[in-house]
Amino acid sequence: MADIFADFRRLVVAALDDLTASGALPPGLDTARVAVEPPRDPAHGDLSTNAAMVLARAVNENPMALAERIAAALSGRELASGDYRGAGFTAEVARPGFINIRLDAAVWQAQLRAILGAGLAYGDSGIGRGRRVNIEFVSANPTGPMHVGHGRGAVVGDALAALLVKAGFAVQREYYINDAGAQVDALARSVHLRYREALGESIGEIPEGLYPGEYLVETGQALARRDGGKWCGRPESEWLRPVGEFAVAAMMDLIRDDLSRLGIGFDAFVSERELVRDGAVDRCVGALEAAGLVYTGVLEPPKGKLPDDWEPRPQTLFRATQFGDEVDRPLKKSDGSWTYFAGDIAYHYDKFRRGFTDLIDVWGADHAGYVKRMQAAVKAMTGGGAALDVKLCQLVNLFDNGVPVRMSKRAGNFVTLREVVDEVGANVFRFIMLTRRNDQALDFDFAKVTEQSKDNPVFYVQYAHARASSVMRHAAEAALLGDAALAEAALERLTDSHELAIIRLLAGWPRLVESAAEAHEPHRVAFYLQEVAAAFHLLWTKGKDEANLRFIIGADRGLTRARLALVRGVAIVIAAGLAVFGVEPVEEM
RNA sequence: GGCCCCGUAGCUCAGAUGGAUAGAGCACCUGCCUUCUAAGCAGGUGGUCGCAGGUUCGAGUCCUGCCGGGGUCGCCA
Repeated sequence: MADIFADFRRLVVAALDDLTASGALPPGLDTARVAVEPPRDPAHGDLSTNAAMVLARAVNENPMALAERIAAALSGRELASGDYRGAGFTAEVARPGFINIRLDAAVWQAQLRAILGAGLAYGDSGIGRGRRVNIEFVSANPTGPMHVGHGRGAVVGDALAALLVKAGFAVQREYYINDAGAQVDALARSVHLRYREALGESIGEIPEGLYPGEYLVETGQALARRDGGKWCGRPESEWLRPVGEFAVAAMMDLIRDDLSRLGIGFDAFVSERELVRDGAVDRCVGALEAAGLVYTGVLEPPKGKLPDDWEPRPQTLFRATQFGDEVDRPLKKSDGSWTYFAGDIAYHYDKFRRGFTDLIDVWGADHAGYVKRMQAAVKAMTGGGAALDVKLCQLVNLFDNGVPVRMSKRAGNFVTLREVVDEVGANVFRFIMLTRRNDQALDFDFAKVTEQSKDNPVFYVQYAHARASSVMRHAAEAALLGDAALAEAALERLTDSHELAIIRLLAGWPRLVESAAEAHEPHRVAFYLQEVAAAFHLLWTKGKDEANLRFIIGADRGLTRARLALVRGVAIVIAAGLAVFGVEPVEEM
């Protein structure tokens, strides 16, 4: 697939190889750091390479002089990008050693042809080489409906997964169900209360430590429908487990439903309880023990303010400090059961056993302190064979027209994800969640995200797509103009600087996909789409002032077709970007 | 106190793994609707990139130390 930056970089490397072959450069130069990028200032040209500056030291030559030699070696070479073949570029050296390239319009026109030819697949990349990536996200505790913070993690994880797929990775989306801890017992007791309530008992206040939320009323009723009075007046030991399992299943249904409203699905749900039951945790800790990484010891008290009930006691510990963590971490609770951490080690090892060496976890920022120990555990269990990247999602602050929406989880009146999505729509929610870096707190204002103004990035981008669609509707011959036909248009007639500027921007999409995928940063797509939208709105308004810049020129069918090709190019790239976000482009607004 | 994240225009934020004169939107001025959606566009005002050192051809970006904000800190998940 055409990527002008990658294509030109090949040309630079070929020129360097030639210089080496002819003895003009020493053998064995490392060209890994040679980059071809758009210069920040367009006045410097279309492309720019740092080759001379990066190699100057190894060659022991002044960067400017080296740049001159490389530039000379470049000139006259044939560039191949899309269906373009030729020497349509000029190279020029600038201090302190940049080589700036200007491309003929024909090169850009070929990029547009490539976009039309590829359609939504434009930007698909092979850099992933089919490597298997496992991305675990959401993993919300199965104790209630999802809240907005979970929604952010869900969208970030899903978009990152889609981005990695686009970049050529084989991605598995996973959800880890934390169904083994004490919280499940609390859930079971809560549901049992609601169950008795459903059978006509008066239950009064929900005791401290149980889940008070109204959503469990229905779960209690469902249990009553299924099992009748079976669990009434029986000791807790008899019903705790079965009711817990019923409740977890019900909560997972709730969560899956919340997720489906966002258009998010998973390839696998992995249960902590089943890992424990299968003995995976025992095997895992056993392996650590065999490696001498488990011992019984007493931890130093934490620095600063001590918890009230702190007292030294011996624990089963994992030597996390050997792998970069600050302290060794406990694997067992005092009742002999595994800690959450022990289960999580087994789970991550299980991912590795299933063939994943690239692991990504998306967590809430409150788990920041957990990152190092998990990475340490992955390192220990896989002998460095797998890498774990953790994306921490900061808080979402809800506002309504500038007024903070107060939430209290304890009082059970927190705003659920479902309420928000029902109010603003999945498309808006998803896009807005990706307009900030994941580690930056995000303000979400109900009024602003649905506002129709430039202030609102979703609207701004969608409006550009709608305008492009509108042009196509207005084109008398639009019905005859599929993308394949438009690719055959006389694109050499696209010569206006604004038109070429848009193609330049569109041609940067493959490069953006690759860099965002490698950095695991889907939000970059949102900012890129805003740039594309801005360039298109600009040209649109130009056409208001100067009739000869309008897309549809009644008297000139050839020019009209060329411009429609450009408009389609814009629509394709916006749609391809939105597809990564799981957002549907709108045709009309 | 330890660790993690953040600190960029009055406000909200980008900044492509170290590139050239640091960019958008909002706000504030000034223009642009008989014409493909003015729900938009153009121009202007606005910066010691928290502070101080260091690394090198070159630092908002990497390293060290401070300052400020947030999060977190042994059997919660």
